[in-house]
Amino acid sequence: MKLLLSHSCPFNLDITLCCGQVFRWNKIGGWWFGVTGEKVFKIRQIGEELEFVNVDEDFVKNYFGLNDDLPKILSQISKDKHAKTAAEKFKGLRILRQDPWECLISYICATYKNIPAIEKMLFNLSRKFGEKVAFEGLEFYTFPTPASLAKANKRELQECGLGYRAEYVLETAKRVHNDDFHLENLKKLSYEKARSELLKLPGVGLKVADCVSLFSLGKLEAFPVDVWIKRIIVKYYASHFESEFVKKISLHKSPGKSEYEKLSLFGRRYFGEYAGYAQEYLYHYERMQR
DNA sequence: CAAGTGCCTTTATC
DNA sequence: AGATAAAGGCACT
Repeated sequence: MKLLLSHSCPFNLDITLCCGQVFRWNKIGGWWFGVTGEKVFKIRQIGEELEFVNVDEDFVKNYFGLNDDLPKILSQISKDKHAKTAAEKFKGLRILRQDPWECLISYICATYKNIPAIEKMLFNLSRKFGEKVAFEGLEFYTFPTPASLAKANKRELQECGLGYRAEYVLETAKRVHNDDFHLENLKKLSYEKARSELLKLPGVGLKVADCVSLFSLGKLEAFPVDVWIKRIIVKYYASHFESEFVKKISLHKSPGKSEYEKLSLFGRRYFGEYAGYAQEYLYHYERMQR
């Protein structure tokens, strides 16, 4: 199946999958292979043309955020030269609509880890607790279901490289599996409400809740603040805060709870309803500066 | 190459 | 309330 992207629908598949919002895609021979739910599909982009196999158009449009009005979003978040440069340089980066369950576990695992390590953990988890699926002669694994992780034991999870995160993953899996936590329902709630629900789960703090809200629930105003975003604010946006506050957050690598709220709220107020897009463009921009 | 630092933080404990 | 420490282990320099 093919989809021709129009001028009003800029999209860059490579940047979207490489910017660190998702961890289980593989590029093999020019095609990106991904697993969602039970099935494997592949997709590639050649110029304005998006070609995909084993998946329908509606899924692709939704998953890759192609229904977002990106030209409008980019003009709204280009509030200053830094955001504008990032928006121009990485135009086509889109916020995905990941599966909330996979996204939740991914970001619980992601705390205090670097991206290659996160990818490895999630691969180990999927290999051990997911289902093997063959596609075009290659082997893939589905992401473990809440049920399969809920009945895992802590040691098995630790063997996947989760360390102290094993307990959080296990307890969260139990909550979701026992049906006293309805992840899909969070999509219907406001950002604030969805986030406060997520915060009830073990291993989910402000940062993880914001990432899940942004990358899987479509809450585009969520503004996750990690060490990179904190650095960016100190570097480029310090004038928006009292100098005492900037001095304070510069001292530590990651912000405390009240500092996090202040930084995140700044992002939402300053960039507006698409603050999450601004966050991801700035994050990627700063990381590419190395 | 070994050792040190950093990592898309959260939680428990003062 | 607010600061501080502890918690895997891997990847990069």
